Amino acid sequence: MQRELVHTSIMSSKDHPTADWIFSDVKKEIPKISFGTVYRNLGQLVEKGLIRIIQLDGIAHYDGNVAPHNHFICNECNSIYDFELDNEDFISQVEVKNHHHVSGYQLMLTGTCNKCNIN
Amino acid sequence: MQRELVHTSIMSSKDHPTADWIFSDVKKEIPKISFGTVYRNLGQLVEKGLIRIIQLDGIAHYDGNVAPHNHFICNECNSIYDFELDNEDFISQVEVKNHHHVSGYQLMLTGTCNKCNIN
DNA sequence: TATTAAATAGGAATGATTCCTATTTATATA
DNA sequence: TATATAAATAGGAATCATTCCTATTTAATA
Repeated sequence: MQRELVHTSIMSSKDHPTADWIFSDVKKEIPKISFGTVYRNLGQLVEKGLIRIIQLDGIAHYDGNVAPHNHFICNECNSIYDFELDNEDFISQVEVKNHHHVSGYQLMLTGTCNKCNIN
Repeated sequence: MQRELVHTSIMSSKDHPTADWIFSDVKKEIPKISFGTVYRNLGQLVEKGLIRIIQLDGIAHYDGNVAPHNHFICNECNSIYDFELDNEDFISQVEVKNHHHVSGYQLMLTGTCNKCNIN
C-alpha cells in the first residue's frame, strides 16, 4: 500500500517536506505512483492524525512529528526547525482575557538560525 | 491612485479580508479595476509595511493592523480575532535554548470563539 | 471462486496568484 | 506649456499547487 510509503517517506525525511518532494521521493520506489495518490494519502494521514500539515507561504509542508511542538523558520537557509516550550501560558491568557475556548495553536518564529548566524 | 483605495478597503474592513473580497469591495468604486492591480498593490503595501499578510489554509488574508498582535481563528464561525499578549517569553526561550536569532513571529490559536461558545 | 469495497494511475479541472503587454496616467524636465 | 520618462493600469494569459473524476487494478470477504 502506497500510503505507508508516503508515511515512511515523511518520517525518514527529518525535514518538513512538500507534497512535491514526497512525490519525487516515493517515485524512486514506485515509479508509477501518481500525484493524486500522494495527495489522497496525505489527506488520509492528516485525518488519522499520523502527520501534521504546515502551511508556509501558501504551500503545504508535512510534519511526521505529531507531538505538540513549534516551528522556527530560518530566513536565510529556509530550514524549518522544531522547538518546544517550557510553558505555553498564552493559551490560558487568551482563554481568561478573551473568553475564547482554545483547542489548538500554531506558533511560528522566523529569523536567522544558529547555523546561518555567524557570530 | 488605486493603491490607496485598496489600502482603505482593508482598513475599513475590521475583518481580515482576502484578495477576492478586496477586489469586489474596491470594484464598487472603480468598476474597471482588475485583479492584477489589486494583487500588485497588495504586494506593494506589504512591502512598505502598511499591511500584513496572513496565510490561512493556503489562501492569503490581509491585515491592516501592523502593530504586533496575534490571531485567534474560530472553527465554527471562521472569524479571525486579534489579541495581544502580556508577555512573549517564548522569543527569549528560543533564543536562549536554541541559539537562533528571532526577528518575527506568528502565533495563531484555534478553537471556539466567545460568540459561538454557548456556555 | 465470485462479489464487493478500497486504492490507484492518469489526466482534466479548479482556484489563487503571478506574469505579460499594450495603453493610460502621472511626473519631471526643458 | 509641451515633451520626454517613469509608474500604474486593464485585461487576459500563464503558472502552480491542489482537487476531482473515471476507468482500471488490487485487496478483502463471503
